[in-house]
Amino acid sequence: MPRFGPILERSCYARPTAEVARALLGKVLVHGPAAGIIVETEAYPGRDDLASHSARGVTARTRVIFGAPGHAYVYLIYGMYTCLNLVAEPDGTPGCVLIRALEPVAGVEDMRRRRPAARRIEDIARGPGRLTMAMGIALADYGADVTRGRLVVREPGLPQAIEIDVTPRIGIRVCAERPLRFVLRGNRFVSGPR
DNA sequence: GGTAGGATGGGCT
DNA sequence: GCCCATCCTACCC
Repeated sequence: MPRFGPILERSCYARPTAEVARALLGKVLVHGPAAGIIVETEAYPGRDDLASHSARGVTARTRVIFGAPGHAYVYLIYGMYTCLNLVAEPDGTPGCVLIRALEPVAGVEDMRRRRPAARRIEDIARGPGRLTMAMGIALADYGADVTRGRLVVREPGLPQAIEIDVTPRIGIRVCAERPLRFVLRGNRFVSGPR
């Protein structure tokens, strides 16, 4: 069973959203027995970005994005799927990072059971909806503190050299050109252009 | 290899 | 009433 490093502290999240999105690459998302290396993220800085859910202010849904960093913003998309974001920026400033793809590293058999449509291991958590299915993350995880408890982000077991490529974000219409998507260079578990 | 179309429901104008 | 930070299947090279 692989071992991982310490949990990322809250201060790691209390920084500009794009910096957090970069910093999360190569870290390990853990939910109970399931774990995967984060290989693709997108920044949704709440201010001056109309693509961000927080752009139009605090609502019941976006409340957590304006709160303390290091919490989970989970939302329903297309009536069927959920996406996982991690809240960035200091308390009171909106901003979150969409986790778009994982390289599975633990609990892979459970993931396969939750992802019957995935024929190859690369497809298990390649995409924001697919990774929440694989990890068993649901709307009930809205607001969860990812610096403690069942859903956390950890340092990798061994430090590794990281090369990052930057592209526009996937699947959005407004602000479509902004370079706010970050991927581990050449990684085969990434969901889109590399 | 590629893509068109449908599923499906909350959020907001 | 329209819009999605998506995914899967069927079908076509």
